[in-house]
Amino acid sequence: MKTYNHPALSKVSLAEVMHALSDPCRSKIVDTLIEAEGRSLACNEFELNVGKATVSHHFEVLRCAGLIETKVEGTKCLNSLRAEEFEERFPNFLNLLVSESKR
Amino acid sequence: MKTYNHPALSKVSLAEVMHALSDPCRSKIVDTLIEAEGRSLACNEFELNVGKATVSHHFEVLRCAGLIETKVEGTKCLNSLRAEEFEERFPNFLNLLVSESKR
DNA sequence: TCTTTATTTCGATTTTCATCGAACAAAGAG
DNA sequence: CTCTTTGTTCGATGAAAATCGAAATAAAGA
Repeated sequence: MKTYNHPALSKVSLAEVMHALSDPCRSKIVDTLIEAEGRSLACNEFELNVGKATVSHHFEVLRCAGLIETKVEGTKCLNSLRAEEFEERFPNFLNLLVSESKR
Repeated sequence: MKTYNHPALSKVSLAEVMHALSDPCRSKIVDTLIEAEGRSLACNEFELNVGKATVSHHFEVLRCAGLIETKVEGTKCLNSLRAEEFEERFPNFLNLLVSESKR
């Protein structure tokens, strides 16, 4: 079974996070997870108009940036925001995303 | 005389800002300006190991992202942070940069 | 006016990155 | 065991972005 790498937030740089979120697909993934309010979503539950190889790639970038956590559940994998940890490492960052998504 | 375009912060998206700051040269420029505490610096006062054409390009990206302001003074041009406006548009964002620069 | 200084613009090159299709892997259903 | 579902990996492709050198611009000072 595939295991994912989830870096400690202390190892993640702000630059990495910025890069991760400067792509429209990836910021949409994060926005969707914020709206999901803690619930986990499978990779195919996001409305991204790109192929599955690309989707897989974007999830990897977000994982490496410490933004999301992925768990395997049967044939699918469930993604959730690392909200509390992320907030501790980068205070108020997620709030900026929330504010931005409603304009 | 060259005139620069400084967009209203309301026209700037968070994605633009993230992209601007995900480059190491550009984040160094901003860090240097933060340390300068309001003072303006000429383009050649930043220790970037790239050619001057590239430097010019990076300043343009930062201007378009609403992060800096450029004024012509004689033969040089002086750059400063648009700190207050930026803080109003993206609260606490600059603090994240400050925290990140001291780790 | 000529020279120096500081930066921009242009065109070309290189690097990085998003994207895709095809092949592969793992788990569940029948 | 076979088929389906879900996602990953690989290799290739194209687009975007960083970089550079050279030429252009513009102001200041000799």
